[in-house]
Amino acid sequence: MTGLDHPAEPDRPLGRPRATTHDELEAIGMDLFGRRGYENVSVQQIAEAAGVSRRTFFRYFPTKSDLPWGDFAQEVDRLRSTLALVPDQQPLMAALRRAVVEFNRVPAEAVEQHRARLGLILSEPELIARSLLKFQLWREVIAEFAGRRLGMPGSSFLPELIGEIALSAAVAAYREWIPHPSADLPTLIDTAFEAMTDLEGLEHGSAATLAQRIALPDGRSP
Amino acid sequence: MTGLDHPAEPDRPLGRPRATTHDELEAIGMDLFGRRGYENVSVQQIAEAAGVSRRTFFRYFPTKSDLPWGDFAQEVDRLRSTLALVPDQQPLMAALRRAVVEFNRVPAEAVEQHRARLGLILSEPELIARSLLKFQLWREVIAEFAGRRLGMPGSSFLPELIGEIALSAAVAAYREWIPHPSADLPTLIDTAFEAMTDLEGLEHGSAATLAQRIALPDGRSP
DNA sequence: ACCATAAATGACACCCGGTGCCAATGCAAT
DNA sequence: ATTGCATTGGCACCGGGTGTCATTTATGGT
Repeated sequence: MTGLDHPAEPDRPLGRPRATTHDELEAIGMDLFGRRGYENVSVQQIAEAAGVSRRTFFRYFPTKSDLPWGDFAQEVDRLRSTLALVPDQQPLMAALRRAVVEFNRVPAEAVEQHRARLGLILSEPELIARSLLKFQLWREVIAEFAGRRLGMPGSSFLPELIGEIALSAAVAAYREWIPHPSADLPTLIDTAFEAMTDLEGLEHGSAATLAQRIALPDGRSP
Repeated sequence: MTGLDHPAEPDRPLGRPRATTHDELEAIGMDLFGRRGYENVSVQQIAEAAGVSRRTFFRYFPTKSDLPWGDFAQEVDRLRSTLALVPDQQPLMAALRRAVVEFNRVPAEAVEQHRARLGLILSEPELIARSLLKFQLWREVIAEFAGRRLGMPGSSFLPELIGEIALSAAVAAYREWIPHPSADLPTLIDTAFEAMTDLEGLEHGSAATLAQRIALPDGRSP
């Protein structure tokens, strides 16, 4: 007995090696969706293209509609950590605004991929449907934060409402972004939050100036 | 030749009479869902209980998950008509608030049924998913109204954002209502809109007073 | 009475997403 | 070689949803 008898698996844990990966299936699937449309691609076809059985596909993804979401739970964790680090003196909505804006800033080389995902998710009915389930996690994180700040459970009315509203801002920005690729997503989200803070004052005039702001490509004011 | 030769079908248009109705299937289905849970009831079983074939069920409802929604398109039309009658001098958000509050006022005898629907829709994952598709119509109506008011297409950023936000308020209220049957739904919605108008000022103190307001059963202030 | 017409139903075959089950596979440690 | 183990593949099965076609049940005209 050496004391260090089992060498704590270097890279290969044990058993039969995997025939594919989460990422590979995702890449193949997204490619096929882009080419032929979501509904016209069956799980069978994705599996075949990956050289794997249909049954195996479902061991990597719970459903077909989970494919475009990547590891969304992990993304949500990122949001949670960001919010955990917000200093207490920062006002609630300002903090949320900053956090959500930053959460949606993706590295330049990943922008196209991100747009493809969002475009699919927001256009295909089955994926639109699925999105509400996915965003539920997201909302809970926001509500949890708001609850801490307001001194009440994250599940109570106001925190939940704030979660809904923050998600609204983000989704409205996503929808605007898809047909306007030249726009800057974080800026769109920031604008959405800004508009929300002055809903009462919204009439012909003020709306026009705001609308003009977001029309600037890239969003950096001159 | 009488000039009035074909008598414009009194009640029976022609052909084989229907074996069931939209409403009957809905009633039977909702009953079964309530008894055994949504997932544990197959379309087959609903059809059998209605004395009709499975194929026929799908001639009355496009999908199983449409069943709890009744004739939602018609409800949305009601909202549209309400908004069309709003006087122009009424501020945008105030008008929306009133319209959405009134839209959600149901006659006392229908409250329980309405609660059952909403409870199902907000708790069963498949129905949660479906809800986004359904509410899309709802949002479009709001966005269309906002667009008219702001002098821009209903499909532009701000109107869409306003649609999202109004829906958020309503949904947050629905979710609060389900576990608190004694609350008054229109009042909850009104409160949600009110809270949204002062998001910036939301901190410990103000939130507590608001939270207290909605805790009053029935919502009529003393 | 008889026949055309028309609308709705029912039966059947089929596709796809998703799941439970179990035997086969491929690698590592002994 | 043998054992242990995770993963895979195959298969049967369920439920939702659709396309197709013959059948049913009425009405209206002759």
